[in-house]
Amino acid sequence: MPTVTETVSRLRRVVRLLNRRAQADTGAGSPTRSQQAVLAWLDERGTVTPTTLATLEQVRPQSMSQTLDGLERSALITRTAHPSDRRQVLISLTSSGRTALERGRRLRQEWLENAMTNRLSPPEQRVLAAAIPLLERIVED
Amino acid sequence: MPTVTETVSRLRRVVRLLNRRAQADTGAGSPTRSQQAVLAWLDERGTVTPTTLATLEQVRPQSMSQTLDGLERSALITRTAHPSDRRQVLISLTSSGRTALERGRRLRQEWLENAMTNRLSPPEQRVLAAAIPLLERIVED
DNA sequence: TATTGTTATACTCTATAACTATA
DNA sequence: TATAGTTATAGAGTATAACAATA
Repeated sequence: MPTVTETVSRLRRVVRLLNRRAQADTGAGSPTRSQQAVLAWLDERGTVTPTTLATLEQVRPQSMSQTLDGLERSALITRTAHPSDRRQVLISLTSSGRTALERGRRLRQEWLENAMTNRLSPPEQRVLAAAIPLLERIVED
Repeated sequence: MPTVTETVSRLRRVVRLLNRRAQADTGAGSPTRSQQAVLAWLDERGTVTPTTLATLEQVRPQSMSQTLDGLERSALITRTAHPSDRRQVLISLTSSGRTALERGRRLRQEWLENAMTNRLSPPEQRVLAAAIPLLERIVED
């Protein structure tokens, strides 16, 4: 059996490679990965504030501002003032945003879904699926 | 049981978060993650060329050049001419490079090793360890 | 011509610091 | 003062294009 140190070392490497591969799959013109993640949250939660999005994505509010700038420039979201507390800004998905979300989802997941189904047997797929909640627990705050 | 699409979606997210966390763990002054990876290859393989390192790390030779620039500036590697084929450059670890490698290895692995041992039970650790070769197969060329 | 490597440039992602507006 | 958000700036990581030197 591998040592924890060895497991961690290999995990770190494979995470780096997977992450890079995912990045490369950003089709030209379609939303970036960070943008895609925001679109997905908006789809799930409806209208939310930048601070909430920053918390959900585990990034600083300043970083989220920049992601939102890009999305606004592409007209995939709108920023509107909060009706009662004017410090707050409400972020909503536009209809182009929804279209882009669905298109992006399809494009981005393709290679990984293909790799999973073509390179892993069904029992292996189950092992991988079982490991995902464990990885999620590790990255929890 | 989760669908492949759902598994992939969660895997993509957790890879993104793990990767970011790993990045944040770069101690100031110590080698960056890409640099650390190169130092590890040099430790394992001895003297190699930039092209070989680029292949091992699955990056473009131009990207590797930049990583090597940083390592050379910090005096962690040396570039020497190949004795017979003068197109080639040989990269070697300096003694500071070896020291930095060992220090970095210790620092960088810490949080993930701690998270694995503190947040996962021994059987869960085994599930995660079993999933790693599967992830490696997915990122293979 | 092909191979090895580099320089120039640009983009994504994220961070910290400093600021404005509102509560 | 505290909170919500933004702008300015920087650094890591990677890419493509164009180039030089050598085979």
